[in-house]
Amino acid sequence: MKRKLEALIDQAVKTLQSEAVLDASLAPKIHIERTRESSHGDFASNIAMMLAKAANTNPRALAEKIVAALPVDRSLIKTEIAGPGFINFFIDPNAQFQIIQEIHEDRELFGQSKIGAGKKVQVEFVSANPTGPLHVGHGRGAAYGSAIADLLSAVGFNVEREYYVNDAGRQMDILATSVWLRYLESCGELIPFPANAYRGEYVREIAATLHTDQGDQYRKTTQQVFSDIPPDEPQGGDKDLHIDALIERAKLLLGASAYQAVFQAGLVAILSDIKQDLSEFGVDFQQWFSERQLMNDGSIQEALNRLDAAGYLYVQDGATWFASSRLGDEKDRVVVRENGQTTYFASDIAYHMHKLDRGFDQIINIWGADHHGYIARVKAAVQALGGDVAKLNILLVQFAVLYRGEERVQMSTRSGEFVTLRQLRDEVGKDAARFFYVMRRSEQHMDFDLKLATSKTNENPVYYVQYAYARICSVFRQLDEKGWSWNIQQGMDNLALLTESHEMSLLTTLSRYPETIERAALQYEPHQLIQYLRELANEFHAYYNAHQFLIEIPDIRNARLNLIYAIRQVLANGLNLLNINTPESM
RNA sequence: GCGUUUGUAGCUCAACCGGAUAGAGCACCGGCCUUCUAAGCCGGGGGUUGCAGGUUCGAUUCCUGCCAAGCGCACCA
Repeated sequence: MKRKLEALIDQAVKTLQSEAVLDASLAPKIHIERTRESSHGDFASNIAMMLAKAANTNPRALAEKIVAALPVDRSLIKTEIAGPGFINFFIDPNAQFQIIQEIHEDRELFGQSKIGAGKKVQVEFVSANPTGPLHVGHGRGAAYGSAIADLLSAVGFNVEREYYVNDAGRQMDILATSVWLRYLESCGELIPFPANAYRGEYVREIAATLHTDQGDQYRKTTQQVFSDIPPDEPQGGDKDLHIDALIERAKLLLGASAYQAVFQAGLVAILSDIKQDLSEFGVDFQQWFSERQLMNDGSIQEALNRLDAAGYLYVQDGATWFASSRLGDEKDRVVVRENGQTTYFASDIAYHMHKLDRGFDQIINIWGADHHGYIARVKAAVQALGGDVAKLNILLVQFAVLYRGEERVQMSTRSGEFVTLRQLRDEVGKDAARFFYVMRRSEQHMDFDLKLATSKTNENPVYYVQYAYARICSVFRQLDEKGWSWNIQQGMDNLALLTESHEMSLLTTLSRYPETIERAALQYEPHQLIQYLRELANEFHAYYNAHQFLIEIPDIRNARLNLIYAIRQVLANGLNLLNINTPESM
C-alpha cells in the first residue's frame, strides 16, 4: 500500500512537471508515512511542503494540484489536505481485509521479503577472547548480532555468521600459564598464584581435568617454577613483569609440545563452553575464524606485503608502522614491534583482508563500544588493501552497566568476578534474556539490574507477548472442546463484519508487519520488531477483553477466528525471528 | 585535553531517520473475573525532550557552543 501511494504521487508529480507547474529538474524523494491519528487517515505525505518553495507557491495550494493530478485508484477512497499542507490518504476498509487472506496464505513466510536479493553479507559478532566463560556483558552483543543476522536473512540476504577467535597472543599465554599453575596445585604444589593470572574458578576445573587425564607428567616443583622470577605486585613488584617471566618459565620447563598441550587444554575447554553457551542462547555461527590460523598460514605476512606494496609501511625506532593517518586515522600504528612480533592490529588487518577476499557484498562487524577507537584504523587498513570501505559496516553496541539494586557490579574476567551469561539464563530463561537485551536501541547505554531481572521475572515484557500468543491458542482449544466449527472460507466471506474499532486498528497493525521487518533489518534495529510485537500484543489483549470470539453467530465467529489466527501467526513469526519460544499455554 | 556514544515523565525506555496534540512499561490512585487464561483490560495524575543559540513552513531528531554521564586515546589483546 505504501509503495502504491508512492507510485501514485510520483505520477502526479510527473504530470505536474509536464504541465510546467513544477520544475522538471526536481527529483523529490517521495516519503509516505503512517499517520499517528486515525482522523488523519491511514497514510500521509509531506510532498507539497517539500516542493512548495521550489514551485514558488504555498504548500496547501500545491497539495490541491497534486491531489487533482493523482491517478484514480480503487482502494483509495478519500484524500484530504490538512494542517500546513499534508496530504492525507484514506484507504478503503475492504482493501484492508486482504491482509488476513494474505497471512493465511503465506503463514510462516508472511513478512519475509526478497529485497536483499541474495547478496552475501557477513555478520561478525561476540568474538570474545576465549580466556573465560561469556559474561552478561557479552550477552547483548550476542543477542543483537544474531537478531540482525536473522532479520537480514528474513529479508532475503545470504547471511554468514562468524565468530573471530583470538586464540593467539599474550592473553592466551596468560591463560595457559594460569591453567598450568592451577594444575601444579592439583599435583600438590604450593603455588603463590599471580595477581595478573586468571583467577576464575573455571581455571581450576580445567586444571583438575588436565591432572586427571595426564597425571603428573607436566609437574615441576614450585622451586623450579619460581626461582629468579621478579616479584609480583603484592610483594612490591610489577605484575606484568612477573606474569611474563612465568610464561617464559613455563615454555622453558615444559618444552614446546607440552606447553602446547596445556595451552590447548585451556583453549578447547573454554571454546567449547562458549559454543555450547551460545547455542543454548539461540546463537549459532557458521564460521569460527581462528587468529592463530592467520599467523600460521602466512596471512599476516601477506597482508603486510600488500600494505608495503601500496606504500603504506615504514620503519621507525626499530618498529614497522602502518601510515593509517594518511587514510583518516588520528595517528600511525605499529604492526611489527621492535622485538619482531606482529601486533594484534596486524592480525586484524590480515583478518579483514580475508573478509574482503571472501567476496562479501557487505561486511558487518558488531563491536563493543570500548572498541570504537579501532574503527578509523581498520577502515584505513581496508582502504590501503584496496577494499571498498563502503562495504564495511561497523556497529557499536554500548555496554550494559550492571547493577544489583542500587549497587554497581564491576566485572573482570581476570579477577574471576563476573556474572556469566549462563547464570543469567538459568535464572531468567533464554526468552526473557534475549528479549531484554534486544529491547533497547543498541546505542542506548543500558542499565541492567540483576536483582530486577532475576527476581521480578513476571514483569518482563516478553511474557506479555507470549501471553497473547498463548491466549489465542487457548481460544482454539476451547473451540474444539465446545465442538464448534471454524469455517475459514465462511470467515473470509464475512470479513466485512469486522467493524469494531479494535478490529480495524488490528488490521492496520497486521499490515505494518512486513515494513517493520524490512526497516528493522535495513536499519539494524531489532528493537523495532520488539516494539511492534508489544504493540500487536497490546491491541490483541484489548480486543480480547472487549469482545468475545466464541459466539453463536457463525459468520462473525468465523471472521473473528480468521483475524485472531492471523494475529497468532504474526506473533509467532516475530518471536521465531528473535529466537524466542511461543508457548501454547502459560 | 582530544575523540566517541548518550541525555525525553519519579525509574527503565519508544517516537516510522525533519512532521500534526512527544508515547509505553514499572511505580502511584480508582474501577473490571458465575462469559474464550486477571502474566490481562479500562480510567486518572504526571513533560520547558540537559542548557543556550542557529538552520526552516515545522526540531526530541540536523548544526554550533556549554553542562553531565559511559567508553576509548600502547611497540596490551
